[in-house]
Amino acid sequence: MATDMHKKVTITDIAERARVSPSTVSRVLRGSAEVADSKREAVMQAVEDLQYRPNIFAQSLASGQSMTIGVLTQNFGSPFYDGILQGILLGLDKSDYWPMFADGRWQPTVELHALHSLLDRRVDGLIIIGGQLSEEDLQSVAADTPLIIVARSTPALPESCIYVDNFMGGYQATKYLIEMGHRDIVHITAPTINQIAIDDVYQRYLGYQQAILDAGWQVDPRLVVEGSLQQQSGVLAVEMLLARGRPFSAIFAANDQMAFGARLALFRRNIRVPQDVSLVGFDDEQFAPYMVPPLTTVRQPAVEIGQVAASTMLDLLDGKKSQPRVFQPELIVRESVTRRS
Amino acid sequence: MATDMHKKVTITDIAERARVSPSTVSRVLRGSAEVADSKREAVMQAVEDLQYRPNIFAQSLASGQSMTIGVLTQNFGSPFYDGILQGILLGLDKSDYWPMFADGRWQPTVELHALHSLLDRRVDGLIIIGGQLSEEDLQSVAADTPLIIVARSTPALPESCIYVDNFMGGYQATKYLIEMGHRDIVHITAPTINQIAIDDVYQRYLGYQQAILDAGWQVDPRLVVEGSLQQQSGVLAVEMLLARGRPFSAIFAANDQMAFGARLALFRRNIRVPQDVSLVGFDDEQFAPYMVPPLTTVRQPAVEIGQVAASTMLDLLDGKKSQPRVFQPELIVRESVTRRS
DNA sequence: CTGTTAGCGCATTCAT
DNA sequence: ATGAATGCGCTAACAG
Repeated sequence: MATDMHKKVTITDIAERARVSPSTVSRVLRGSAEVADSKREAVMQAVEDLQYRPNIFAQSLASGQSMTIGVLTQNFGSPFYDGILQGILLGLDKSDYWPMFADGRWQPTVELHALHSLLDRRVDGLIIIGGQLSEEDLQSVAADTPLIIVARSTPALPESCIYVDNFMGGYQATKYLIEMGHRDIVHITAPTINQIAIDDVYQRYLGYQQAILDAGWQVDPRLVVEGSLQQQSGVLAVEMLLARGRPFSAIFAANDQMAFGARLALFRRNIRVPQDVSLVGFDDEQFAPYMVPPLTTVRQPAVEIGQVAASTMLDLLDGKKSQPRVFQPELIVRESVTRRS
Repeated sequence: MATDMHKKVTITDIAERARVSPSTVSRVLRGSAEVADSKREAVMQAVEDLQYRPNIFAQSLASGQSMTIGVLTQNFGSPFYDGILQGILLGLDKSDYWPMFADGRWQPTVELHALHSLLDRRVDGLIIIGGQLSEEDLQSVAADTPLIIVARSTPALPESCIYVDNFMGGYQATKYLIEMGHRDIVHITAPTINQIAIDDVYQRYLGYQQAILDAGWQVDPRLVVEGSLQQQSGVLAVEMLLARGRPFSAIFAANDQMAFGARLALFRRNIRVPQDVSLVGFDDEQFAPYMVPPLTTVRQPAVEIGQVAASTMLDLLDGKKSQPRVFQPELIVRESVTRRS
């Protein structure tokens, strides 16, 4: 039969059926000690016969482990974050651990609440993706729960971090545009939320800035606009730029979503991409290769990052020391950029 | 202090500090019985002082409830399913329940395994999104766990279903194209996976068919192609159509992703949208409004569906009887369709 | 209203 | 190697 009844078959039941003590049953089930082959088999048989399923709560209560890993994300539904979640799911797949998701929604209050819920559920480990928790909070959490911080570099806990070198990504994207002959390069960045800039995005901005400085130019503040990371803000950003009147031949958006918005705004104005304006995004979202024309962007290996986060967590729980891990982003060249004529 | 230590403060500790018995503490904490105001306050105070956090496992073990709801999805990362998950998250937000996600990945084996994991974790209720579990399996699950089935109509358990009328969606999309003067309308549908057609998608096809029949025409098999629901398959579908040589003036893809693929293929062939070929998708994904030109599509209220699923589940757990719920999809008209000249 | 007494199902000593 | 005993932290049924 495919699905069983999950009746209240307990370890005692199989103990009786297998004519051994409950402790022995526990031992063979969890392999915590040697057991005579005959008894072992008898137990296995009983387990099979009675379709026994251990009660996780009893296990957890007795052992102190929940076999569960808390995952705190910030934006359920965002392609990049979801990619990481997927990776975590994959990375945990073969293990005995189970992920427990929570969404901070980029709101400090919500995030803190979610964190506490996770902690209340006694997760054995915690993977925090992005977010705005203070370093003190993170440290105090790390003090008694294995912690891994993804997509955010945290100076106070360097060895717990797994992230992408966003500075380099921004630098590469901008440098590529420069090499393609562009000089008046717009950057659409993200605003400061609650006084705190989203670090990732800020790093991309710094990369942009550095590339321009390295070319021997100055950053023109009129070419930098702020969006909200949402598509719509890309539309507005372009409107604003156009209104500003400062000419430009290329746009580097801090994420693909805003690049898509920008694309639409340009379309509405009958400004051709890439003939009139070249466009570069960041993230290499699923849709990026299908934009018309396909979007040049910077890939962050989200799924892989998630997998690494998961396996690093498993190592941690296994007693191994964790290593910081920085991923290098990769420029994906597609047709949305052309050499400036 | 923002984050607490989660030390082993037990109910006994606060009992002592508040000079009452553990049972009384339990009573005030869970409001299961009247308690003298003085004692209640003393308890609250102690809870506050000691930063007490109940141990969920002990609670669950003793009460038999896990305060957790299992959510079985099929494709973490797919926009529609993720929208539902978001809705569930929202719907559960204010409650004391917590969602526990699992991904069946459209693979029967994986799905069954995920189901069991969820059941093993003693979820109090189960929300199954899509999937291919047999009706028997579903029934046997429903026998001892409150169950809600989303995005899939299941004859055997009508009252547990929440889904979208995909037939109507397909019908509307096709009818709209017909009204716009199109006659040679392509449909990109999805293949039969593991011998089982994805019901949703099949319903859309039936809607397409019906609309054509209602117009007094016949369905031309040369105008129907199969994709895999992925973007890339939309590209291939268009290539195939073009190779086939049968003229057409519009394409209705069973989901937006394939529509995006189709769009790209047309772009590569220098076939203009909508001047040469009109295009309609299904799902109204995040990017649909940002396609160039913006995609006409059919909206399924994913987030709302998720919310309804969650609150229906809460009602169920509350003893209320559940009602089946069918959502009507909505045609979203954008610029990817034009009247046929 | 409140304290006492039993478990919930399992892991883990401790003896043997 | 294995059984008996104890406790994880909390809820609930039982007396008062």
